[in-house]
Amino acid sequence: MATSRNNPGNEEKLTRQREAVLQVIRSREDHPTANEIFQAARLRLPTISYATVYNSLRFLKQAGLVHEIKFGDGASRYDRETERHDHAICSECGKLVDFDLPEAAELIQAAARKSKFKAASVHLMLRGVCPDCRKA
Amino acid sequence: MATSRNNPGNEEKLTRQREAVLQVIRSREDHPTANEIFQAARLRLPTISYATVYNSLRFLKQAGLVHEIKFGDGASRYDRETERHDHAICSECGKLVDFDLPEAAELIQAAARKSKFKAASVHLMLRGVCPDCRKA
DNA sequence: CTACGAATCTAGAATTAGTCTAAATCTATT
DNA sequence: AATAGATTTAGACTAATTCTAGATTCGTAG
Repeated sequence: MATSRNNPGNEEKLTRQREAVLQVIRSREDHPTANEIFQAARLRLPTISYATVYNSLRFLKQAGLVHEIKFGDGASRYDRETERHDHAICSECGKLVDFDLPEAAELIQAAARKSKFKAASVHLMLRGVCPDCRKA
Repeated sequence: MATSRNNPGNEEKLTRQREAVLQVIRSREDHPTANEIFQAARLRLPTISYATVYNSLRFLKQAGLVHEIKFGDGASRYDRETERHDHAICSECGKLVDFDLPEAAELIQAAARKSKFKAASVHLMLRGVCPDCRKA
């Protein structure tokens, strides 16, 4: 049988640690780094280790419960929004915000044709200056 | 005078080392990492150091002579193509290819409106399977 | 020509993000 | 209660990149 003995029905286990990591991400409006998640998770589960945060993030990603965003300033960010969407990053303060541009999703066919890839997803990244930094 | 004494006319200096790094990038079809660039640059300039490669890359980027691409597999890639364009990355083999989708560029207004950012640039990333991996 | 200062380069140490490892713990099933 | 597989922990390890301090280069003033 494909299912392991300790995992009937193939349900992946949402352990206490994974749950804590998920709650941290869901409780935030922003896009925390693994380190920020670790700090916050320790408030809920004081013995949780750094490695477990990474393992949990990998698990949650695979389960489709969180989204990982990598752009270029070092650490990955994690996002509670798992539906397809796009991102804008501020070149002044580094703030990363979500937005959805359905038109971007529609370009998937054109992008596949141009690149000759079998397309799985498309993601649009806007760089610019956020509203707060425009004022300042 | 705004110009420094050793930099008349504000021309930034393309030193031997920077030139070597630029030549390496221009000589390649692919998107080398800093480490690959370092290895290749040493063939031209045996004493060049790792730090200088990074400094040169920063310089060349600022001068608009090369483009840096960060996606999520660790090291940054460098691209000789400096005109706006998009990228596709293969989820099987990690290959990164350039393509241009003018329609993506046209979304910059819509993206700015949605995100409320003052837009500077947009970049589309397609994830999927490259032609080579589709065959295999 | 010589000396000075600014910019750059070099080598290696330091930092950072993330992964790996091995032993301890947990949990579902017998 | 015993077992086995999955998970967690703490800390060692790795890879990418940045920092630092001293050496070098180069253009210009004297």
